[in-house]
Amino acid sequence: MGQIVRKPFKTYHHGDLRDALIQAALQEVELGGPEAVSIKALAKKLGVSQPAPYRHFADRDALLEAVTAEAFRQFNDIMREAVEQPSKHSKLSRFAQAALAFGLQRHGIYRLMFASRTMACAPKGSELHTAAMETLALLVDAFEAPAVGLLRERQALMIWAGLHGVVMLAEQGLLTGESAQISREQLMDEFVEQTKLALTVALKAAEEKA
Amino acid sequence: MGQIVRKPFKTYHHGDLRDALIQAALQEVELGGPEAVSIKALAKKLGVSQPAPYRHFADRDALLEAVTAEAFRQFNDIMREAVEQPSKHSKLSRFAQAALAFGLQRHGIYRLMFASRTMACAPKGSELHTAAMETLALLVDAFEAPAVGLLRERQALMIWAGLHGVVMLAEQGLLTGESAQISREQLMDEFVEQTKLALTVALKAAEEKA
DNA sequence: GCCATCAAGTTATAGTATATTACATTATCG
DNA sequence: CGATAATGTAATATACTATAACTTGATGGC
Repeated sequence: MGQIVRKPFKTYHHGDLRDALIQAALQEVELGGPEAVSIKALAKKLGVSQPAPYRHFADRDALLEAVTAEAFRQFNDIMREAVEQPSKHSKLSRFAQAALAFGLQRHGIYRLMFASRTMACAPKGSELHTAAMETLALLVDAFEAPAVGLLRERQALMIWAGLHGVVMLAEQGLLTGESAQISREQLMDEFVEQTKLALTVALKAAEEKA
Repeated sequence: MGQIVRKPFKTYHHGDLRDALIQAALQEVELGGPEAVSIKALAKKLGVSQPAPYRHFADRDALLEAVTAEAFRQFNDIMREAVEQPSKHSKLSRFAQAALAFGLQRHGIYRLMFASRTMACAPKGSELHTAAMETLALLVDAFEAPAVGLLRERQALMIWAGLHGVVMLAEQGLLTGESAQISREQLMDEFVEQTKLALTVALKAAEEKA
């Protein structure tokens, strides 16, 4: 498994080293986070010489960039699916739970996408930043509330932040209160509910003013 | 500046290398995050040989652990001060704003404390984990609401997570909605307000049941 | 069909980091 | 005041990134 289609007998050219590198790196990130990616180790794993990867990526950062792009593709697909799949829960709740699950189970990749230098360095119009904004757009869409534009976006940012905080703090072992009996999923759901509530209240206030 | 009290003429012994390392590392972390700490570079900066630091710290991680402990000491002091200082804003809001400011201005250090392998590896009873739980306790205390124990703690965890999410996403450039006109500070404050509101509602519901 | 060219490999090597080992120096205390 | 522990040094092993110079083989123009 893994390793891609590849001629059975060793040929001078690998055939699809670029993609193989991305896939292998993705695997490493999943296990050990962005730091775990080593060009040298990947080359060895794929049976090529150490400098070979540099034919396809300028440096380690460039590889991580490509890996991040692939990660976002997968993540956004999963989120889209989660939102669309029918369920008794609200779209917003489904989005939040799916993202939470991804963030906890595939935490290495989550970190690459939302807490890495790779992303921090991605400028505003870049592929990566755009991919992240696409995720955010999905979240905004998941709000099943009257189209209130700015107000809705603002609440979406709150969910966005809260979600991220829950994932990261949980993984750091910092989400355990004294009496600690609330699960991450519960916390996330209450979070969603309280944000919806705030939106409702804000809407009512806006109406009364009008 | 920097460099610690040190005998003017080079002596064989540095005098206070351990502390000097922590301070210098803290400075590096502030500028470039945890990754920016290099034992070699620190040794050079402090004018000692490369292996000298290993007399005081088993490895790089051990140094970072000590640096993190120092960072928490500073951070918790700042939070305590923020909560106690009189102001027209609520304690909770003051806590949130002070933490947000710290997280943005001294982001390298913030990351060390809340988004590093160092912390992720700190076991539950460790000095570091305890320090973080002390921060959380300060946050719980900042809730100026009827003592409702569990419910209050739960809401505190929400603020805790939201705060973290705002800081981290902001630094990653991922907190800019389409129309993007809300500042981090505003977002954080609304966040605090909506959490308070949720607590009030939950309290009323609990009362009615009784 | 052949050969020029170029993409994609190779070996060799420089540079930088962590960390260990064996040795040197100084501080301290019985 | 001398033994010993604490704290420094020099030398070195190992691992990783990255570059340079060379080799292989696939491909397209003629």
